[in-house]
Amino acid sequence: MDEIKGNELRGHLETMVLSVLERGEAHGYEILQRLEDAGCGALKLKEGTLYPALYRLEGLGFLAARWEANEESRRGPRRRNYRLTRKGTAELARRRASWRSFVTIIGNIVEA
Amino acid sequence: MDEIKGNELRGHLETMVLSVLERGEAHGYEILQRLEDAGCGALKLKEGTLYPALYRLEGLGFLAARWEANEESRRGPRRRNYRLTRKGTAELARRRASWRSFVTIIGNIVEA
DNA sequence: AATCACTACCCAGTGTGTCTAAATATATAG
DNA sequence: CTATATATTTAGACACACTGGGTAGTGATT
Repeated sequence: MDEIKGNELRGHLETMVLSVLERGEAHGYEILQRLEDAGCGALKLKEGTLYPALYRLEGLGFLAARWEANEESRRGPRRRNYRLTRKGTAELARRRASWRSFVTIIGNIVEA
Repeated sequence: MDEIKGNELRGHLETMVLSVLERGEAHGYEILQRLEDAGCGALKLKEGTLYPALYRLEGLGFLAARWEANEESRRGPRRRNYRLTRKGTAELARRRASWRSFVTIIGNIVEA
């Protein structure tokens, strides 16, 4: 199973991010790990790819973010937690539909 | 069924081209039409997108091209015919496998 | 003959989004 | 004190699809 390169990912990463946030809010680094875990070793995203995507999604109003409050149980670098907004949930539904249509159409061509 | 935008297509167009050429050689404009026909109205490629892809694939040795000889039955603008090379056929197999892995992995994430 | 529509190819410039690669910061283990 | 893991940030490079134009031959319409 070879690696999924950047070009193939284009236009789908945001949908993936929205999807993993559907199962609960998470901070950036955690999203990265959720994606990698789900990627069967084929997905090797770097921070420099994910964070700009998060900023875009936040800017579009699909995600809301807040700095995690200090907890005594955990001292470490501050984290920024992201969650789906209502708008983001609706967008996810649209992008899922778009993903399916993409797979169907391109698949029809590629799977001759 | 909304349109498939450019970013989603990235990294897949070449696979699509190799695929349509599997059913027989064709010139650029015809490839464009085959893709559009198979696209259920969602694929609107322009020449400026396809031709550079053809040049890339030719440069990589996956396609061979020749100017179509003048035929008495058809007089019109010259056509450049493309066909899969042996190398191109092997590459198509690889890219198909890659496409399937892509759909599986991204699909797993997106289809929650 | 002039214009239009269709076929067919070519190309320069633009833009988006992922990649590379590095910097910053805190906590724990050796 | 250094290394490792966590966690965020950003600058710069680059690939590739897009926009929107251009050339040219042919047949049909005006």
